[in-house]
Amino acid sequence: MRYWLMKSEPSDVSIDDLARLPNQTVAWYGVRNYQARNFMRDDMQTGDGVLFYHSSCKEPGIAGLARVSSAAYADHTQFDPQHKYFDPKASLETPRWFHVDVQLVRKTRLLPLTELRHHPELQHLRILQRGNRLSITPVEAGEYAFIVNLL
DNA sequence: GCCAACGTTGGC
DNA sequence: GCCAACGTTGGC
Repeated sequence: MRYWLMKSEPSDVSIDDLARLPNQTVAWYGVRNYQARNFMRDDMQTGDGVLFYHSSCKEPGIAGLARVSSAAYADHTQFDPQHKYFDPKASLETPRWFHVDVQLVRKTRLLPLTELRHHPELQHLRILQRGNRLSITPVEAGEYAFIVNLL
């Protein structure tokens, strides 16, 4: 069992959007970064804990708890020439991009990025490191427990 | 909208 | 395989 922080732009999929989706589940398609893909394809397992993070918005921060709810599978948008996530170098035989499904556990209070920065216990959290841009990052079990306690 | 940081691309 | 140019991310 591992833990992850996954960024989503609320203008794309917010925690409230997730709550309204069938099975409160979203397919995490559209990731086009190899490190983030590898986390999903190689390291994630069904049941892993997810901190659902709102990014690129007025109040960036953790908005809820979720779980990985599928194994990784090919991102269908890479095959669709009409889609903005189309990848001409991918094919059905050799897909390049994979993703998992993520299911809501519960919406929480918004725990702002600024508050995360105040806790020395979280000083090693990947998204707090300077220059971090990765949309999916691993979270230590201790960090995850500490954060859940703040929610 | 600015800009630092980082990833990707492509010429050589 | 180097590296300059370019594109993207995302907080502020």
